[in-house]
Amino acid sequence: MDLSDRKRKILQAIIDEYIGTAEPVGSRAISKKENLGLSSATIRNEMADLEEMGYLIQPHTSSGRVPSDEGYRFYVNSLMRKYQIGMEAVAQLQSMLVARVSQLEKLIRYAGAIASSLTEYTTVVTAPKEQNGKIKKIDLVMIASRTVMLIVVTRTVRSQVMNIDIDDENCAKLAEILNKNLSGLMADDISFEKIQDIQKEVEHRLSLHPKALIDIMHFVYDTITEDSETEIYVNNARSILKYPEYSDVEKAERIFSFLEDKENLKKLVESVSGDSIEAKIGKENDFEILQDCSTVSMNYSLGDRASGKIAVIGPKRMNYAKVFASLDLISNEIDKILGYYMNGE
Amino acid sequence: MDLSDRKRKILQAIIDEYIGTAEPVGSRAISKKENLGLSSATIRNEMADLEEMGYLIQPHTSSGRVPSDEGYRFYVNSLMRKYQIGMEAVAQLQSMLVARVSQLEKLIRYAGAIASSLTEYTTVVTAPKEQNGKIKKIDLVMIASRTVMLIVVTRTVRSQVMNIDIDDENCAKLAEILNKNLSGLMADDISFEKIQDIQKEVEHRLSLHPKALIDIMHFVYDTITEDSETEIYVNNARSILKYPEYSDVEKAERIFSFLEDKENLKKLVESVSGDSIEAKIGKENDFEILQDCSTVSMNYSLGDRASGKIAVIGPKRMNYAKVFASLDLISNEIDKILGYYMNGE
DNA sequence: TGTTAGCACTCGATAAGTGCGAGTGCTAAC
DNA sequence: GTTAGCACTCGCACTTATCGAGTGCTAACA
Repeated sequence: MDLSDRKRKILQAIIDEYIGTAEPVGSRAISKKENLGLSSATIRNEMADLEEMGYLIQPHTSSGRVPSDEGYRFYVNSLMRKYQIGMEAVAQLQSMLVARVSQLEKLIRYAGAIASSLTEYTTVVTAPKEQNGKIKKIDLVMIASRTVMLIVVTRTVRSQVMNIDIDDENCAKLAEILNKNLSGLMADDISFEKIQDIQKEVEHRLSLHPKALIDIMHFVYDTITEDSETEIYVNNARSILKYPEYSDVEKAERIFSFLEDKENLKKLVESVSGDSIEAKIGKENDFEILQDCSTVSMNYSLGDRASGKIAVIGPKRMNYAKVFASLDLISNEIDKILGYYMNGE
Repeated sequence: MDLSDRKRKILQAIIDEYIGTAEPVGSRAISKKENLGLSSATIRNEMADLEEMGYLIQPHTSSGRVPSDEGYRFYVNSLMRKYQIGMEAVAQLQSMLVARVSQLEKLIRYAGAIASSLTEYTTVVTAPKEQNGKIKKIDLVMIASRTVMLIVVTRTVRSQVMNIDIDDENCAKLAEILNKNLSGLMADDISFEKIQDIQKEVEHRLSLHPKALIDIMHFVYDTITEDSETEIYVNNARSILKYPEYSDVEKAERIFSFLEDKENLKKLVESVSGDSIEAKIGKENDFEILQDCSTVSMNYSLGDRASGKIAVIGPKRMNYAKVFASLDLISNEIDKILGYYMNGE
């Protein structure tokens, strides 16, 4: 499957052109634009070869050629030139990140927003899920009669308002007991049995309605083991309407539907595994509906334990070089900035 | 501007029909469908009158009629029949609300989701902004070296991770000082000067880098006065692609653009003032881009202090009766459920 | 042997022409 | 006041014609 240098150049030129115009590329256009010193006839011959090899597709006899999934794949693997992101954009990115570094959860949202503004495609990001964080502190605060806020501090804060029949005094005692028993433990290590043990202790030391106690323990357990409810954010979904591939409203609607369903997005983003930036082109995507899109995604880490994913969704003729460069930049800048601000645990 | 009973009936029939079909309504259709016992010719005469009065518009000579903004307005004010929401939908709504009642912030998101699933239109909701909540407690928790989490508990929890040069001991003392000075106060009452006063006290009692101290105080001030960053959620935006009014992708894109800009949404939603459900039809909308949409919005309260807004955005030919009924239902159900679970402060 | 000019051919897209039918306004009869 | 009837309008869908970008192939050329 080795391609002659000339074929490579021609394929590259065709794909570059197609990425720009979204119109089938003819031989004349290539012979004129690129200075390969070849006539359109020669290019035509080469294009016929490239089509036979599976890199190009001719939508109809007598139309120009369009890259096939394999063509894009070859392009991404070996043809694509490095894209240089402008200094201003980099500077802007840096300042945005610096401004948000104190709020990890927000950082990630911004990373997604930045990615979509750099690339002009739709992005999907997941907030870094904190894996098994150590419980630093548990707090119970009465915020109204019969209303208590439970606060669990790990590296982040989870809180939940509970409507529970308890008074100030019992509330304070309970907080003390919870702290004594739970702080310092990993959230994942806390089993329902453990909670039941604590419940027994509480039962002995405090006077509470049994019902209230059970309720509280349920809340505590739920809050601690809460699945962090991996937050997912979609940015710039509307960009889909911009490219001619989706001028068909029906199609666009199906994509939007897909993007509004968090379950889909979760699956989409969870399938990213490796450390490097990865593209899935057309049929390489697992989802039927994305088969004429491409997705480019990566894992990035926020410090030692947390990690998040970011995916860019665009038409197959996306500007891969730019997207790769953008993700790379974001990942590096986040690393840099966190390396600077965080000193391990 | 009084309309004869017959004209009212005809106008109502036309609008009902148009809401259903999105196609200009002809005289024959009305004379057949409604059993008014009138021929199409008579209806035609009445329609000509209604057009002259400004309630109907004829897109082209020899096409059926379409309601004008004034027509819709009249319909909403005096013609619309009450819509009865199905029992199953009501039951479903109730169970969803019950399941979320312990988490106010989530309740609101669900209210929006429910509204859009009931009406099948796009909804915009704002989280209830807590106005001037009393500070119940302030906490500082070391979560790593040089990393402190500041937690401010009002009726909700605000937290912020600060990267600050401080040790365990100073951290605890600082928390104590902050609590002593700030808890019990209204968040809005805390001025920057007040924070500076505290800063002086801290300066005397603790040994901290002056830089770290200033940083901390900034964080504290920011976190407390944080504009609650009124969260805004958009649900079911894609429904816009469903109605023929927006089969033009360009138009749809402009709407999506609008919906992705939180600033717009804020303005949109803030303009809702009254207590009752209100419709803005076509040109009545303040935003250029919504001039061929209608919005129906309301304020709803979550208990005594918090209040949120919810707006439904749809085509002018929206099912107003259904939308009104849906919002009404949601508002009532929320009231009911909160009345049950909350017992004042 | 590789390259290129030339030419006949294909076929989608656009424009122009045509007929249909839903709907109208008006008039005259009931 | 209501309605049947009729001539008229005009958007829409459909057909047909034209155009042109692009192709494959052949033959000539370096």
